[in-house]
Amino acid sequence: MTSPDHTRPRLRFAPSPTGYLHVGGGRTALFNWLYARKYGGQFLLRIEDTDKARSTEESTAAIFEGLAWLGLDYDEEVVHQGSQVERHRTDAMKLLEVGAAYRCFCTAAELDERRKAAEAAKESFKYDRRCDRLDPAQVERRVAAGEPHVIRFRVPPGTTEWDDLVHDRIAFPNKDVEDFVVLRSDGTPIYNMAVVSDDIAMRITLVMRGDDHISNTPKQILIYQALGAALPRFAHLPMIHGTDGKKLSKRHGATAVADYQHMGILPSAMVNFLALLGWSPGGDREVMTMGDMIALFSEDGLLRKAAVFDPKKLEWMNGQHLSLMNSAQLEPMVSPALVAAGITTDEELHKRREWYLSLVDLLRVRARTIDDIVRQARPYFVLDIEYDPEAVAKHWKDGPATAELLTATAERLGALTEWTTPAMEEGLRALAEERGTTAGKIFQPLRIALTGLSVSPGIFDVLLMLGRERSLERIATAAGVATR
RNA sequence: GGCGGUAUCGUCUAGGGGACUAGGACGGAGCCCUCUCAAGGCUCAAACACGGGUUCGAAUCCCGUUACCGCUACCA
Repeated sequence: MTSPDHTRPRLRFAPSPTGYLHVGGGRTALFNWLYARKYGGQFLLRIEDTDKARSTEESTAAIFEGLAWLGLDYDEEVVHQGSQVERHRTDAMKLLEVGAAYRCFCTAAELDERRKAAEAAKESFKYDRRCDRLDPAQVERRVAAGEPHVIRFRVPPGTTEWDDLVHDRIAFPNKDVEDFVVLRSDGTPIYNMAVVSDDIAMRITLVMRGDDHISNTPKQILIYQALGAALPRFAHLPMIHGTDGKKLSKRHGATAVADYQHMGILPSAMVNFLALLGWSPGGDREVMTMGDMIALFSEDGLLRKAAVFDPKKLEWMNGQHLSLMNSAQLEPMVSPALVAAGITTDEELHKRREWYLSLVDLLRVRARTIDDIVRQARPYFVLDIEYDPEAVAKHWKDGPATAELLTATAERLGALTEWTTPAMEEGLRALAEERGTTAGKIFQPLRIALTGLSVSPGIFDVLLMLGRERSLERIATAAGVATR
């Protein structure tokens, strides 16, 4: 047996295309990717589509899209497990040849019955190996007669153990591992057979996957050994749970990577957040770029405990990444969202690019998601704004007084020779003083007049972004609305 | 039931025998800044599951208990 070369690790992500790319899957893919990138190895992708009934083209596409969005590129061609069944079968037959497996004629129905009986008697069921005691000549006759049968692995006595990268040593007494099926009666391979056959063929040196696969590992190691193949190393990552401590599932809401994409989460934030679920760089490091993570990634930081997925922290993380990026970097993600929301068009954004980019810079500071930016951007694009009832109730209490104030504000602004922050600030603060009030008492009603909202960037930035003409127009309109 | 895994604030975690009065972050409460909201700064509340060992000394090592999770198919 040769020892695999661990200096140039080869890892793979092997999802089954039966839905979308789950955040747990994304996390597992990310760790495999990080490890490969960190150590100069390869990250491969294998689609486990042997279950024809459940696998779909759409799911496969969704996995590709999800990985692409996260920025996880893979090396070499994608392997589709479904097209490897010939080799799976050959390897299963090899197991038979070397005496590591035997033919079993027990039918699924019989097995089911015995299982139920055992359960009723409160006994644990394990295949009793009765077919392994069959007379060889008889087996040959039944095979020749075309009697359907499966191939079962004959688990030898002893203990199967390995040094897991995250759990250290894990050991299973072989007596607790039943003689598992490797090839179905229709000649198709069972999961564990297909996985090992493929991992050997793909020369995988590190199998990194969720710890729900721990109990599959002894079976797989047994197959490697019977096949005389070099063992890869194994790393079993902790599960991701929902806020209620249960395994993350649909009832927890958004569980697909794509869901977060559509919520306006940045890929860099998603990846950063996912990386912290099951791994820690040590110390206080939290906000990291992909480059940081590659540099910092280490198997020593792999954690054992299941982590709860906290959407609140994801949002915060997204805000951090939002402020890390400049408007030019954000633009490719914000623009489609603005257009999709029907607020503007690509042409307009292109025409007023300078203006648009500074608007994004203003907005991103107080946004946690791309969607937040879109929501806040509306008043700067559309012609007619809507007035937030709550804002109106609070700051436009007295209609006539508000109208009078707005008109006075507009007059003062309109009289300005230049439309700049210092000029506007001087004028408005002077107005406040003359009227014996505070600047805030003028700014808030004005803010609503300009944006319809009680929340916005600084009032002078808003005035600047809107421009003189549009600003004065809005104030005039608002004065009319306020009296009603 | 059997087998396997896990156990530090509500959550993500730092911690790898003395540096622990257990640190950081999210979330929560409050204050500052301030034209609003964010951002930022500061403060507060909040945890070593339990019981035995080992040791001069244990959040850290060992054993047990408990709880939780996973697997237990001719699914993957």
